[in-house]
Amino acid sequence: MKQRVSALLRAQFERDVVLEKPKDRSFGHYATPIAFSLAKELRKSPMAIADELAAVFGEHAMFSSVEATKGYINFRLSESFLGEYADWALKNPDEFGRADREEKILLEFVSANPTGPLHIGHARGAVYGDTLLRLGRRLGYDITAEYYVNDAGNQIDLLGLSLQLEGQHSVLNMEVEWPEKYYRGEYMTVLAEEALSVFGSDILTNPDRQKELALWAKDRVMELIVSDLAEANIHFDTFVSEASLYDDWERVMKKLGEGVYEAEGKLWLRSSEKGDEKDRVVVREDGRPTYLAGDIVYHNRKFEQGFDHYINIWGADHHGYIARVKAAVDFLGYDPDRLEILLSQMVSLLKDGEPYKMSKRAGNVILMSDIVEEIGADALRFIFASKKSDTALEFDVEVLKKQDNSNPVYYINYAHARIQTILSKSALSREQIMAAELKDLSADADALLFEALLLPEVIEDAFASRQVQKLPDYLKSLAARLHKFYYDVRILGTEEEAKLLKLFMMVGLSLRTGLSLMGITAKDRMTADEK
RNA sequence: GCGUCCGUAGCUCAGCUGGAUAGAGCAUCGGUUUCCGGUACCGACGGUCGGGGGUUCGAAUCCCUCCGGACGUGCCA
Repeated sequence: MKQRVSALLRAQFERDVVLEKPKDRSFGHYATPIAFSLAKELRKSPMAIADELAAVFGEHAMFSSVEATKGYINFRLSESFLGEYADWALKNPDEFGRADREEKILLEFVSANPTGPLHIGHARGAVYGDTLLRLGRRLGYDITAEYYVNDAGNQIDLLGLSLQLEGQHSVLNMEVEWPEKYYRGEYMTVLAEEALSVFGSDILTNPDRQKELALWAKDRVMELIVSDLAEANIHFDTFVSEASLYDDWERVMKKLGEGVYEAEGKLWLRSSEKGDEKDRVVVREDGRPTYLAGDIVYHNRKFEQGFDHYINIWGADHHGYIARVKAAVDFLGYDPDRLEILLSQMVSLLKDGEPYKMSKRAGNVILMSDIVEEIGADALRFIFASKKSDTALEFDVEVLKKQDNSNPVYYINYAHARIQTILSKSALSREQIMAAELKDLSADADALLFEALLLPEVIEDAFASRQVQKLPDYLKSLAARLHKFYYDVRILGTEEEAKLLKLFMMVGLSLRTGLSLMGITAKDRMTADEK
């Protein structure tokens, strides 16, 4: 809708026009303050300009009125326009909010190390990425979801060592000396027992078999991670192994050309020339490549696959890494602007209003699977998608367990369930309802219809700005409008029954579609909490 | 020190391509239909938009500066 109006104004004024939704809906559906910016060049008062411009649109079919008020031009869409749009959406629910973008995008997210199950911090990036993925696909983008598996380096060695020690300690009841850093947690005990039954006790005690154990363990951990993600309705198309990339290093290094140089017996990336603070080591004195080398090969691989655009979602603690990766992409001969790096900020947890500190050392890590078990995947997804990804998030586990207004998932589901219930209680058939015309609506009904039809522009906006929280915000406000309308207006048994039920079907469609884009299935009925 | 992000109601946060009276949920207090599910709705209370300066017809929004906070500043990943 907004695009239609916007395009019309652009054609009329031959310039881009700021179009906004008035805070006070009694003004109309859309408004523009363009008269203020024209005032100076035309040397007339904004009011006079607005009056003249509004008159131009007086008879347009899309609008029922176009009025100038205090310098603003307010547009009210006609009922026939809104009604026809809703009619089309209800008949083509899968097309509603869809677009036909053709860009191919590679979206990399989560990419947590395969050394342990996902914790609450990973969950945020996972939800953010998956929501962006769903929004983008709805808009027609061809998006591949990729997980980069860091299955090389010290951490894998440490995984093997930790698992042997864990096995010796808790499975074989041996005395062990714990190093300063090692992986621990319930999953390690489980893995140690499993390793014992698969390989026998030698694998837990023989230092020469640490590597073998580590390689087996990281595959098992990846299975854990994949299942954690699946529980939250998140699925990846491709997994790329870091270890498998180093074979390609020689070739990619040559491709970097002048981008690398040798000094002090090491190989350096000339990243300071491309905006990084300093040059970075890519191969150490002993010939072992650094993590950055792996990332360079990985990004070269991405670009050689010929996507139009690349999006990486990283934890905010990696932001210092952006400049060097972009520098490498540049040296490889690709446009670094095609690589977009989004940061997902830290999550802090409250329990009963008190900060809950999570530390690996103390072994009280909050796992993603714990939260899913406690509050459900829907609530987890909703709350993590509800906040701008680039600001720190604080949330209270207890609040999410409540089933009232303070829990937005219940609030929205309840709105959807109310719609389904009233539809099933009505004596009217679906055909009778669809045959009704959405006209002569009250101001509140008109506002509700307009709000329901906003979903497509919310999807566009949320994806384009990478601010997925705009979708849950919209769903909350649509649900609120529905609840209020439901409370105020009697529907069943009135002369307006068919018309209002059609309006409700439209609201239901938007709620359902919006929730599905968040990986949440709308509920048709609410069930009381089991005690 | 430098870099990135952030500072809006008691709490958690929207709003930030500059535009009409700064919004919501929670919390607190009060209220609601001969009712289609009260898991809802309405109202009250509550704000120097961190401080100061600047640009503008107009600033929570843009610029400068100061204060406060988070994160980063490995040849770990």
